[in-house]
Amino acid sequence: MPKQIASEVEKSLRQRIAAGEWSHDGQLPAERDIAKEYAVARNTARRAINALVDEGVISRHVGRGTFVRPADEVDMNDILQRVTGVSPTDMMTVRRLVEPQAAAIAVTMASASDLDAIVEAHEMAKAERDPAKFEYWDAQIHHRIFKAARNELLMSLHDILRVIRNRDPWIELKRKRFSEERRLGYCAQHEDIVRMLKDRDAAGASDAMLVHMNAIEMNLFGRLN
Amino acid sequence: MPKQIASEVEKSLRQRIAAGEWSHDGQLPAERDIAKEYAVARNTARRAINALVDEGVISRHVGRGTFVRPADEVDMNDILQRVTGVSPTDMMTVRRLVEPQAAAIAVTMASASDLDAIVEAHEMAKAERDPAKFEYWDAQIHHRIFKAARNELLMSLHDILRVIRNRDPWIELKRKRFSEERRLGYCAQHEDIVRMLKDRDAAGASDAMLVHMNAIEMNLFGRLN
DNA sequence: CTAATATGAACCAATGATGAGCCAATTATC
DNA sequence: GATAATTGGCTCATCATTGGTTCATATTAG
Repeated sequence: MPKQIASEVEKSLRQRIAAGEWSHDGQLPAERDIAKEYAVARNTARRAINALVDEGVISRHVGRGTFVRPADEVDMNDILQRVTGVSPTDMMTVRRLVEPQAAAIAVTMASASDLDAIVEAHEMAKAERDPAKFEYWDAQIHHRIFKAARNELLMSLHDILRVIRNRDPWIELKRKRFSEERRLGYCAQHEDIVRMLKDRDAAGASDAMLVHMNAIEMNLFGRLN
Repeated sequence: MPKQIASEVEKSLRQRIAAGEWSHDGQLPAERDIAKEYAVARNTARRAINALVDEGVISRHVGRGTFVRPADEVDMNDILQRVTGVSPTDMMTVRRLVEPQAAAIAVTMASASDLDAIVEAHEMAKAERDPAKFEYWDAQIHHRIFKAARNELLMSLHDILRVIRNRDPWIELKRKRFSEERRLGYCAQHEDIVRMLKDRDAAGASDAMLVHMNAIEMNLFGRLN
């Protein structure tokens, strides 16, 4: 048998990868360059490289190059990454699903100071005519209602929704659809919600929040989904 | 720099933004100027910039320019940190809030093949007596119901719940509380849910899911919250 | 000699970079 | 208010790089 050049190259490459020689950006030299470096034919270098691909040590992409395989972790980060790109309609469906119930829970869980905080945000929103600042206090109202529900996970989920809403496509959408008339509508709806919370009326708070959600959806899309 | 120029530019821009180079008025140079500065094609600069937009680091507006975005009040990393430590009771509250409604949405959105997939998972769960494998198919049933609702965000939220439930404290809790009797109870509840889905009965599916959630909560904590 | 391996060359297909052009939204100017 | 300049949004054709594949030929161990 002829000399096993390919497996020699393979062994060498494996060592160099393990040593972290290309861990900077994870990219190995091009097939042709590796062949040149080891002074072997491209096909020989190729077989060595292919062996490593089969082992799962590296991965290759036509036109891009060969890369050290990053340890793949399918976890929360991936989910959050995906979450940031969801469509406004999907988002509103979820808000309509979650917020009324959060309000209902808040009715039973809120302390007096929780309610005060909500009322305060509502008063600030009512007094504010600058769209951006109104927007802030509007968000605060909702945030404080979730906080009043005293459920860490629920609050975190709401925070996720907020982060999404603070991203570009949303800001544009909201900016274009904003008007004084709508601001007043929102304030009136907030008023209803706050009253139901203070009355400790769970069903009423839930209903009032749903009305509010529907109003937002109408303003954003001109229809309900 | 023959390859991956865009990501090099992206990295550089990210650093300069973090260093506060444009924090004065928050406005970055025009796309065309950035391209000129890095001596790359406009499309290349554009790709780098787009990557940063996708990350939410900057925002762009036609005719106005590109701007660094103020750091989110709450950023995803904080949320992630908080979310992973939530208590089982908070988690169950959220599940009880979300899952019945997801089932109701699934009723209206599910395609025939979505329903088939759910039925399949249910059949697998019924046939499986090994706790770990039953657990897997049980999770699949719920996952496929969320998938059938055809809402990306909703699915992602469910993914988050799953990740939390797969963390250590939960696994212990579930293992201790598992019994053949309870497995049969869960199967019967799944049966009801699946039937309602097939009957396209939104209220029924929601109710059946709520019954299931309450059963889980009873098994875990010996009481409802 | 034979079989397995190595070689070198050619061509294909996917990807990324480039440069140019045009459009649409916004802002500045008159 | 109308107009021009600026800026991001988008498409296209072209080129270079890179892995994917095949084939004829040379080399070497058994």
